Amino acid sequence: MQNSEAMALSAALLAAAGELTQRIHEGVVARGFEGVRPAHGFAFARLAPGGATVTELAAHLGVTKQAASQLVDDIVRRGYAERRAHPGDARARLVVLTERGWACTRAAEEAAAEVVREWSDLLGEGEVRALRDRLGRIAPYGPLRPAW
Amino acid sequence: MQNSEAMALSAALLAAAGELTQRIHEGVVARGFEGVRPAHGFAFARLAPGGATVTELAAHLGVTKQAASQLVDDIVRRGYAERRAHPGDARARLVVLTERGWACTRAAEEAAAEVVREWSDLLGEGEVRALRDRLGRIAPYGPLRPAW
DNA sequence: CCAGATGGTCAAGCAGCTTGACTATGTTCC
DNA sequence: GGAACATAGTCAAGCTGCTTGACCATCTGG
Repeated sequence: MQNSEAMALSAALLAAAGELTQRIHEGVVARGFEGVRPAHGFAFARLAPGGATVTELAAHLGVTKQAASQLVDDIVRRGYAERRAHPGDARARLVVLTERGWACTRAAEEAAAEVVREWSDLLGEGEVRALRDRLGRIAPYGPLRPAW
Repeated sequence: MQNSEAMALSAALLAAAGELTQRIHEGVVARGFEGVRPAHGFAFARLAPGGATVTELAAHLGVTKQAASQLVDDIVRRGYAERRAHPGDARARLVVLTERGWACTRAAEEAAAEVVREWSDLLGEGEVRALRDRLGRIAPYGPLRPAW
């Protein structure tokens, strides 16, 4: 594979990732959830199972815990999450999604599914599944960070 | 395709894009080009053929022309590009890569090829080519913006 | 040749992140 | 039990990359 081939793949990958992110964001806004940024989605994903501490969230997002704390301030202020006492550690606080936070998460899933459905129409469902499997093998532990 | 499947694909896509970007950046730094950010790479790609104006660059990157102008200030200060008089428009300035800018571009291509070679080892060259084609069909005009 | 469009820059402000310092609570080891 | 250190979280200050707004120089169309 020549260098220019590699750049073509890189461009295609970045373009697809950028478009997906943008369209999920638009879909979430269209469903009435304003003031959320794409980064919030990754926080929600980490909080969803059973909540998380600020430090866990920071590690998940790859930012400092101060940045994660600010992000939590933000989503708490907007009503998507709340801070509770941590059951086993009086220093920590457990951040959990509110019902509105869950609704927003579902909206993001719907928006993502909508985009992926378009891709399935273009490529066929099997191809899209193959795409997911290959991407998963390529970067099983890729960073949850901005693409640049 | 269920919503959770769509999220799995999204996560895989973002992870792959993030990892690729990060590793190209690391490769460029390892080749001795410091102070460059991933965003610079997309500027270089637009400047490479025969230069571009600040306004063209801004459109390419999807930012304001002020932001593009600052980015040009930056790469000029670091010796990667220079501003020349525009041949047919005295208002405009043509931004062109210097030899150092070309060297940095080649370094990025090498770094990208290195990563893609790893992927070829994992999936096979044909699979990687198929990946590129499918991504290209999915988002032929995707934004050159941060993934979030 | 003049009115408006366009290329570029200067200036100010903002959002999201960083580093550094600090308090409160947990943990380890004697 | 207690001293020493580690960890969770926050406050504060600062930086960077972007934005909006204003402006001048130059091009373009009637």
